[in-house]
Amino acid sequence: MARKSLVGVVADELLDRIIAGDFPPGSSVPGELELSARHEVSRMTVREAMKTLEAQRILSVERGRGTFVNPLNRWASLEAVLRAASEGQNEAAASVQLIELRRMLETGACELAAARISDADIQALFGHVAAMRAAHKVNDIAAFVEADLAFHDLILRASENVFVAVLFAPLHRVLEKRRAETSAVPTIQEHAIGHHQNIAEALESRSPSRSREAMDLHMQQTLDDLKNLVLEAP
Amino acid sequence: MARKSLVGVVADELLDRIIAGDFPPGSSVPGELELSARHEVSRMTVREAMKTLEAQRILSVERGRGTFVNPLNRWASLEAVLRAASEGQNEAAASVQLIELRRMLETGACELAAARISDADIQALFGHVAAMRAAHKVNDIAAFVEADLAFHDLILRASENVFVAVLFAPLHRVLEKRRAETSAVPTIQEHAIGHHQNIAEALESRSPSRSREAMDLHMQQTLDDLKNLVLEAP
DNA sequence: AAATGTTAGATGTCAGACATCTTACAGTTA
DNA sequence: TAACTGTAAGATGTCTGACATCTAACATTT
Repeated sequence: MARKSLVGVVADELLDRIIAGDFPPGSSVPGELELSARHEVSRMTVREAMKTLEAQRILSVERGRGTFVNPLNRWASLEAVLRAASEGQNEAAASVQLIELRRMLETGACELAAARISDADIQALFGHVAAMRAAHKVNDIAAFVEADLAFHDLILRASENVFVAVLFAPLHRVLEKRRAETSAVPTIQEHAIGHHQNIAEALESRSPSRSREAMDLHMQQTLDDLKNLVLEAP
Repeated sequence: MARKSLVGVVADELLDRIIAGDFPPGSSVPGELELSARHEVSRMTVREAMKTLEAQRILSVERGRGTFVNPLNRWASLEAVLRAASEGQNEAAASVQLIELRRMLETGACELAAARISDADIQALFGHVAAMRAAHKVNDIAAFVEADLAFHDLILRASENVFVAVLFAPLHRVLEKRRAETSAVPTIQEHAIGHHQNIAEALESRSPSRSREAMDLHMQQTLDDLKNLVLEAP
């Protein structure tokens, strides 16, 4: 476990207070001196924490006036927005919205990939599906998830769109944990194998619309799985 | 013009050197002391600059070892990735990829909005289209662009997906300038008016698939317009 | 009433010091 | 020889105190 530096702790605590509503958007946060006293750190440490929040467009620093909280829709950090959006009973809603976002990016990337993917990569896709089948047979969840992720990563890369990958990375981090949970259910594994097979075949046909449709069905099923798992939480 | 602080300047210069290839991904960046000497600023200033790059996942700082450049696909800043991807003769390719990304998000948001948009918002959409028509008649480009942007922003908000808006904000900043250029061509204005009318009508019918399709056609046209303008640059 | 000067409070930058972590290397020991 | 240990160099982490500069509000002067 990576021990967090003081700067990280201060930034986290400050973000927590912002999300809790202590400093609503448009208002100013306490001055650097006041914060350094409250968190019992030096002013430089507070400044570095502020810099990290400023780089994520959560705060706007105005020299001579103070430091202000930006409205949520200007925040550039998916993780921070997720934390804010998951407050209260909104966690389920936030999860659904994340999947919706993933659906947009993955179906779009799949459509692009259909016209650009190489023969070698298509063979690799079928290889990953085979790996998923094998893992399913021996009930090796870790191997199953690994092949699953590799499958999707390959399509992302095959889309040859750098920006899609950039936007997808934070999503990947956020959804990683839940993916392992859903993949633990054998029935869901079977569904996923079928969908992946269809996607690979669609890409092999080089049809953008068919590829997009195949990925869309897969995403739709993922969303249903999530809803079922979230709603029947023990 | 906002004067940049020294921290911003150092961060920019360092990012420039990274993009130029002075410090390839995986390699380490010079130590804080060396950088403070090179840029003729104090070590604290260098540290704050590094913190901003670290918050964007461009750098990884490891205590006792050094500071390292992350691979491009881990960068969390669309702007930074755009700068890196536009190096050399890649600017046109980067522009196309940005539109592809915008297409994914806007068509997805439009599809979601169809099931969630209010009657009042639909009326507002038709109002924006009317404003575009009026601006087109008197050749008021600024007013045209403003109504255009308001139209798309409204759909984004109507999708009720916070994360889409978050990812779209940086895209918006990047594409804003080019939008003004394309909107200056009368023929393109006429096309856009027709597409916006179709989108509003599709949303009014509350059909997700039809709404998505209407927005997709609009995005396709935008992409074509961009290609024509980029390729025939004077 | 308008222009000007003053001042308090905020962020920006600097200098120097010490703490702590990582790594490499030399030396010690079994 | 091989494994352990101590030491030192170099990196980042943090602290203290100081001064600079910008902003906004208030007081003063014209």
